[in-house]
This record gives sequence, C-alpha cells and structure tokens, in this order.
Amino acid sequence: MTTDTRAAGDLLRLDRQICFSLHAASRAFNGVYRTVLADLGLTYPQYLVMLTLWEDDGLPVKEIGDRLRLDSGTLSPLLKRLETAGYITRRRSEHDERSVVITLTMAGDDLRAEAAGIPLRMAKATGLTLDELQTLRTLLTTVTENLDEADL
Amino acid sequence: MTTDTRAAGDLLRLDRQICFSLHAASRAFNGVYRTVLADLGLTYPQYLVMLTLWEDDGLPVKEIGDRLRLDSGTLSPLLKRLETAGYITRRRSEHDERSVVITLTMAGDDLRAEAAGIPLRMAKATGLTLDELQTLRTLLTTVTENLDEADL
DNA sequence: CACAATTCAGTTGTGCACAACTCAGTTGAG
DNA sequence: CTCAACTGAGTTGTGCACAACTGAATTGTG
Repeated sequence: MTTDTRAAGDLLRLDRQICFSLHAASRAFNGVYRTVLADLGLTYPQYLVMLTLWEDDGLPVKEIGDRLRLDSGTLSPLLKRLETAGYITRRRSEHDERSVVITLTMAGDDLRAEAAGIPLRMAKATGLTLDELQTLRTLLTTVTENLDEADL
Repeated sequence: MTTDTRAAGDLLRLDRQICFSLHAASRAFNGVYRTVLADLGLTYPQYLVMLTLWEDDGLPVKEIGDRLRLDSGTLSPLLKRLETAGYITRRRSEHDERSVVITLTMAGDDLRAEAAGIPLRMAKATGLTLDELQTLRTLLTTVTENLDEADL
C-alpha cells in the first residue's frame, strides 16, 4: 500500500509513546492508590481482591484468580498476608478438598465502609470526565482482549 | 448538584472497571512484550532502557531514570543485568564522579536492528487503529499528569 | 474398579517497583 | 576556605508478576 511507509513510521513513534505512557500510567495509578490505601493497610492488588470479595464473599482462590487474572503464585502469598492482617480466613472446601475458600472476617467486612470513598477520590484524581473515563476503559478492555488473543 | 448521586454511582462502578482494566491492560502488554522480547533476552523495562539509549547513547543513570520515571533502586540492578548481558558498559563520569554514564556496546547497538520490527508487531497486536492508539495515548498521558499532580 | 490425566493450591526463583537508607562526591553559604 | 546541605548511585527489605515446578485431590476412561 502507498501509505504503508508513512503509517509504519507513525506506528513506530506511537508504539514508543504508548509503551512509555501505559507503563507510566500504570505506575502513576499504583502510586496514588498506594497513598489512598495506606490508611487501610492495603496494597493495590490486595484492594482488588477485597473489592472482589465485597462483591461475592466466600470465593475459592481459583475464582478470584480468574476474575483478576492472577495465578496462585501471586495469590497464595497475597492471601496469606490478608489473612495475617485479619481481613480474611482460608479453609478447604468441603465439596472439593483441592479448593481453598476465602471468607471475609468482621474486620474485612468493616473495611468496606472505610473504602467507600476511594473510587470517587480516584476518579477525581484522574482529572478526566465520565465520558473520557468510559472511553479509556473501553480502549483498555479492547486492547487487553486483542493482546490476549494475539499469537505472535 | 442534582446529578451527584447518580454520577457518584456511575463513578463507583467505573472506577472498579478502570481499576481492573488498567491493571489487566498493563499486564497484557507486559505479557506480549515478554514473548516478543524473549528472542532478544530482554524484559520490558530493559527494552525501555535500550530504546532510550538507542535514541541518546551515553546517558547518565540519573537521566535515564528521569526519562523513564525509574529510580536508582530499580535501575541499578537492571543496568547491572544489561551489563552482564553484554549490551551496555558503565563508567564514572569524568566531570562528576557521582554520575555513572551508560554506553551501548557493539552488541547493544546491534540489538537495535533486531528490535526494529517490534513496534509494528506490538501496534498490530493491540488491534486498534492509529486514531484509537492516539486517543489512548492522549488519555493515558493526561491521566498520568493529573495523578502525579493530585495530592490527596 | 483402577489408574492416567487433570485440577487446584502452594513453593521456588527471577525480575521489577518503591520506600528508606548509606556513602561518596559536589556545591554553596558564611 | 570550610562545613553543612545537597546530589547521584547503590543497597536493603517488602510486595507483586510470572514461569516452572510439587503434591494432593478429583475426574474420566478403559
């Protein structure tokens, strides 16, 4: 195609910028969450797990991993820390001894109220409008799906 | 405001989705880069450093850190690994003995040609159009700037 | 029923992110 | 000129991501 050379050039520069900007954005988000979550004694990935449990308590490790795309190598120690912090309990499933069911403790459930204000603070911190946030989410979701399917 | 309640609800859900989608997108990108960069023996952050050096060789560690928003705690061991891999050399600056100047080796420079096809492959893997990529980059950059300025 | 294949949680090892710190070299105020 | 403040690189310790692995429990097939 006639536009290939120019388009390829654009892509080269763009990739470099996206490469940087995505990495930077991910870390910037993480940094702000770090600050916001410090009061609760949670890290960002731990917060993701708590969000999941606040929505559906009593999930097995596998299900949490599927929803958050995290494997046992990440979740096992993370959940151990949440257990030590007193926010969750772990017990083997009665139906399937291979599964470990994660349940919120009182303290873990109470944390929900304390965390209630976080999403709004974060959304405001991004400085984007609702529409822009929607667009961003859509693009990120699309990219993720495509990247997951891409076999190179 | 009259729309506050509804807007707050939207934001709650949206934050949860953005929270997930950004984390997922960041890891999806990282995963594909992992595959693509495996041939070169580079990780994604190492690739970012090499991109920087291919653009401007002979930078001090501090400057690389500023451009990539990485601190010495991350860069020092990373650069040590790149040195071990034979892609860079490190030497103290003559003008300022505190600085360590990073220089590409022959092998490090040769890698540039091997890496030439990566950006296009990545851009294609995202499955987005040029316009969409532009939009994504703009949103990410804006978000990063806002988050960095946000004091909570 | 028996056993091979699968599933699930956990461990190990490597690398990145970041806070808090050390230490050598440099700079600036008095 | 001197010494306190600052700067740059590096180290240490904690936590996450992920590949590769182990071992126990379960399932499916002959």
